[in-house]
Amino acid sequence: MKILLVEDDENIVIPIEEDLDERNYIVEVASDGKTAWELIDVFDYDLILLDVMLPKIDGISLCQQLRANGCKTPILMLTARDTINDKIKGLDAGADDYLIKPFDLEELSARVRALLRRGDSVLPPVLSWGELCLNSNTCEVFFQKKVLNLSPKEYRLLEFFLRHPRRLFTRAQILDHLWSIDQIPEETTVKAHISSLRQKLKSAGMESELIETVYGLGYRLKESP
Amino acid sequence: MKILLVEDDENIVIPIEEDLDERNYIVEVASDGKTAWELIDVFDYDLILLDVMLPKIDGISLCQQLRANGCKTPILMLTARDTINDKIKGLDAGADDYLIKPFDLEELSARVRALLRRGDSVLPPVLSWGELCLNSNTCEVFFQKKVLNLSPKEYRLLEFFLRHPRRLFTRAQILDHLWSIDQIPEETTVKAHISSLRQKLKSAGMESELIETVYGLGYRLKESP
DNA sequence: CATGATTTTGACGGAATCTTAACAATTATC
DNA sequence: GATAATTGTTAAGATTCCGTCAAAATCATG
Repeated sequence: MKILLVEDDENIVIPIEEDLDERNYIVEVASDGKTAWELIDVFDYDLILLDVMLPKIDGISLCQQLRANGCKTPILMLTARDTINDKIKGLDAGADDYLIKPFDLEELSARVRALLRRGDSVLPPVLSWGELCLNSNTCEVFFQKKVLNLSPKEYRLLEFFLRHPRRLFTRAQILDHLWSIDQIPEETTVKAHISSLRQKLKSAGMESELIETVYGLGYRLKESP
Repeated sequence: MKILLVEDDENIVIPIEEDLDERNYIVEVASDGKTAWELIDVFDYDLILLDVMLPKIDGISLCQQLRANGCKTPILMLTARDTINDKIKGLDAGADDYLIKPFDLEELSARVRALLRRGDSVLPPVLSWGELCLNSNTCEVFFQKKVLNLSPKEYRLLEFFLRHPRRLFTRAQILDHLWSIDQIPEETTVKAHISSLRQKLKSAGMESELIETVYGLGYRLKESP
């Protein structure tokens, strides 16, 4: 799950970034509205955290422009003042929710989860496939009640496929969704992670193949058994 | 990404052409409505930039005619005056967006990107022809609920024809559309792929011919049975 | 700064696919 | 019908693709 944080104040960026990273989200930061616009134009985000006060383009205008251009990504507004005025403006501009600074990181993450759940393709916090079970709140994965010990990348990969059943993804798309732009590795990395994820599932006792390979096109989640 | 610019004023054509070229789009120019019509009829564009004031056929009429003929390519209207009248006429005629001259090249390119992106997501994910069914989200092809096992090139070929019903394509055009520019093979390759696609469809039980050969000209998708 | 875990990368072999060209079949034209 | 042009089929060699492995690079932690 990829989140764009649009915020210029370092003191706010750092803690949010750390917190969301720990919760296995991929966070990218844009420090002004123009950069944010360009990033959103090119990349897919699952959620946008948008400060109202920004250099170049303010949050309200950016939000309006995004919606006018057909962007449907959930937007959570961060606003400094609790004026009814700002709140109304934000929601009018097309934001899905708002949060007043200073806020608790727990509350932020709760709203993030809520918004992600509401999104179209996004599913409830517990995903399952056959006897496999992934809890995205606790970041735990079970197979037949035994916990699996997955690395962060393996976990993200698994969650990604479970959230998009049957959909085919090229390796490039997987890189776009699961790595942050400034550190996207070679495509062979995806091969390595898919391989190790498959091995861990197998050695946990899973017989059926979870991720199927479509030669020349990409990977997709198999029909659950 | 291929863009057709329909504009007769050299002073506008040159900068737009240069700018879009730098941004790695392929730009072709038609200086009147009649030429534009003929080009669109034969070639595929991902976007049409259409001036309202044109010799032979004006932009509004051209847009209307294109839409009446089932052309779904995104159209961005370029209009000299910001009269509500023109705007309404343009959008009524089926344009997707409009821009008032003189405009900033940055703004043009932003709208171009937005339209191209929208174009992608607007593509219907499930295409069908008789009992044949192609899902472009999962890259699966079914005939009478049985999965067909197609190679990447066969899949692309099939999708291409299904996306352009009744349009005739030469082998050279097919190569242009389905192969990347730096590794286009001989035309005989198309023959081979068409042949194997037909065979797979037939052995899956499809009686009727999907792709018909037009002697001396090329191939096209048959009317669905 | 040393240790261990994780991530990234490149190499390799085997499998699937693509390309090519020769030849067979079909169509148009005279 | 005969001929030339175009299209279809096939099989073999070339190429690309994928899974695995192990080594190198990076990161986290004490």
